Amino acid sequence: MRLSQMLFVTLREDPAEAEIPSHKLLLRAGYIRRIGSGIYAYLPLMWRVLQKVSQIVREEMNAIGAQECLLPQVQPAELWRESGRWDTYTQAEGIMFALKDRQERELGLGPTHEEVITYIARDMIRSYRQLPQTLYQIQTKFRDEIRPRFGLMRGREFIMKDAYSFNANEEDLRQTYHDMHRAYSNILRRSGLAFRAVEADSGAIGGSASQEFMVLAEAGEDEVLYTEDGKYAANVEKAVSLPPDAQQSPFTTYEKLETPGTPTIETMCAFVGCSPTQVVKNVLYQVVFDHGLTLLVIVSIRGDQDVNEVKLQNEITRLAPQYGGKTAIALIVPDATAQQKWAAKPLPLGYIAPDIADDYIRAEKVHPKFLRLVDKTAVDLQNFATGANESGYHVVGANWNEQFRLPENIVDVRKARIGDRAIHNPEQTLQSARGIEIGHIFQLGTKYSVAMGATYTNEQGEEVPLVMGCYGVGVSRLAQAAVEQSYDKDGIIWPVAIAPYHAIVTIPNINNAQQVEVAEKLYQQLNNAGIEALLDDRNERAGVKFKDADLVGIPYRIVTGRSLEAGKVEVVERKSRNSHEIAIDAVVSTLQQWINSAVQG
RNA sequence: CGGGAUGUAGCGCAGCUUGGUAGCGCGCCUGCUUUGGGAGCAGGAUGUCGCAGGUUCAAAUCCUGUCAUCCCGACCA
Repeated sequence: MRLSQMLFVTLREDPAEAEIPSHKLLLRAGYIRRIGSGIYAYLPLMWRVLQKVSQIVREEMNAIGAQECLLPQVQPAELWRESGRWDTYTQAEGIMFALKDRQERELGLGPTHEEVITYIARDMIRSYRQLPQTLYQIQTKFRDEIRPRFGLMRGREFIMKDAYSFNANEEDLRQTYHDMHRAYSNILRRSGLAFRAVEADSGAIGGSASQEFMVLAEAGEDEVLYTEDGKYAANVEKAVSLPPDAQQSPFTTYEKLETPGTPTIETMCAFVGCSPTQVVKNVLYQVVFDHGLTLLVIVSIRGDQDVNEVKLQNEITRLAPQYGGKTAIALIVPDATAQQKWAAKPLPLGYIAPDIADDYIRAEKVHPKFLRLVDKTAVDLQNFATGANESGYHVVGANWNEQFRLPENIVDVRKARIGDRAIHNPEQTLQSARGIEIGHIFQLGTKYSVAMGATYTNEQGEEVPLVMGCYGVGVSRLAQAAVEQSYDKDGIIWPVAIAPYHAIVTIPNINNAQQVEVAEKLYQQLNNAGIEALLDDRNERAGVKFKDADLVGIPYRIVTGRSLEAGKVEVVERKSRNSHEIAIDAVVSTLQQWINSAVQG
C-alpha cells in the first residue's frame, strides 16, 4: 500500500478522550476512531492487525480440532429464558442490549452464545458417537457496559473469539479444557505477549474450574497474585492464601469499654491497645436477589483482614435458595441513604457487634433478619475485641459461644493480599501484578445443557446431559493490550506477528529520482516475496515520515537515502532502533530471515 | 446509579468571573524557499460557541431544562 493513496491521518497531539498509552497511540496513529461511547471504527491499519490476531486464533483453534462457525448476533429472548438468564442479563445491572421487533418479539444482541450453541447441540447431538465436539466463532459481541473505557479495552461492541465444547463426561471435558489451555498459551506466545494464566472466579457464567489469561500491563484492570516459584497464580477475586497469625490477646476478662470516636479498626486498636488481629470486625452488606428481595448481611471477619466481595457474593448466591432466589445480583456496602430505606433506627456504625439485633430492619421487600456470616479468620479468636452495638463503646475479652453465638455459616470470604503466605508452600509469599484479561476458559459442566435439555444417549443407552466448556478470547482487546505492553515515547512497537505491515519503505525525498526508483523496486520485491510492505511516497519532509513510521509502529523501516551512494539502503528495527546498511539486492532475503525468526520466537 | 468535570474550527485549547456578536497552536488550501527526525516566509478558507427555552437593547458569556462525552466508584466471560 502506498501511503500517498491510503486514508492515513495521524494526530500530533493526544486526543482528549484517551487516558492510557495504548488508547492514545491507537487514536494518534490512525488505527481507530470513536463513534460513540464504547463503540469504535476499526480503520484499515487496525483491521489488518485484527485479522492477524484472528488468523493466529483460528490456526490454534483448528489445531486442536475445533470447528469454525458463525452464530447469529440477534438472539430470541425465549432461548435466554430457557437458560434462566434473560432477566438477570437485561434488567437492572444487566449487560445485554435488549429490543423488540415490530411484531413485539423480544430479542437480545448477543453478549455471549451459550444459549444459541446449546440450542444447536440439543438439536444435532444425539449420541455419544458424535462426541466430543468443539465449535468456535470470531465475531462482534455486544455488551452494555455501565462504563466503557480505555478504547478497545472495554468497549460495548468488540470482537471476540468464543468456543464451546461438548463432551460425554467431566473427564473428557478436562481433556478439552487442557487442549484449550495449550491453544491459548500458543495464541498469546505467538502474538508476542507476556502473559500469565491464573485461576479465576467463574462469575455469572457459572461452572466449576476456570482460568484467565492475563496480559501483564500496568493499565490492567485486574490484580493478579502469584508466587515466585511459578506454582500459584490467581486473580485477586479468586486468590487464596494463609493469613498472618493472630497475636496474643491482651485481654483476660470480658468488659465493655467506653471508646469515644473510634469507629475504625485503627483508631479503636490504638485506643484500647490491641492488635487488629484480635478484633472481630463486623461489616454490613446489602444484597439484592434476582427476585427482588433485599437481604442484609453481617460478615464477621478478623480486624486486619478485608472482605473479598466476589467470594462473598458467591457465598450469598449459594444460600440464595433459602431466601427464594436464584442469584445475588447487587452487593453493596449500604451508605446512609441506602440504610434509611430499611433501617428502623440509625445503626451504630463502627460499633456493630456480631449479634446486632434484627429489629433494626423494618421495610417491605427486605428480609427481616440479618444473614450472619463468620469468616474463618475470626472463628478461632479468643478474648477478642468487637463492637458493643452502641456508638462510642466496644467490648473486649469476648469469646464465641460465651458472649456471642458463633454464626452457623462459617465461610471463607477473606481477601488474599500481597505478602500473604502461599497455601501450597508457606515459605512462598504472594506477589502482585496488574493484568489485562485477554482470555477466559471455563469448565461449565451441565448448567446450560440441563437448563435447556441438551442431552445425548450414552453407551449404556441412558439419556444424559452434555458436559460443556466455554472459552473466550478478546480479539480486539488483545490487539490493544499488545500496544499497552509494547510502546515507547515515539509510538507503538508492534510484535512482528500482529503488525499491520512488516516493513515500510521510506523515501526521504521524493524529488530525488534515484531514491524513488530504488524504493519502488524494493517495494515491489518485498510484496512479491510475501513481506507486507508500505511505501511512504508522500510529498513530505523526511522528518515527518520518520515520526509517522515510529508512531504507527511498523517493525522494519527501509530508507532509500544517503547510503544509496554505496549501493545500500538503511534498514532500521523499530523495537531496538538498530540501524543496518544493507546492499539493495540483499534487503528482501535479510528481512525475510528477520521476520521469520521474529514470528517464530 | 453515586461523585467530579467538559462540550467553542478537523485536532488540542483560550475566551465565560465583569454580556457588546469569537481567538491561539497544530492541521487544511495557494505560492515561493527548504528537503534525514513533526520546516520557513507570505497569503487564504473553516464556527448554528452541543441542543432547546428564558432574561436582556444585546448571550459563547447569566438562568432553566435537555443531550452527549470523559474521569473516580459501583458494575463486568
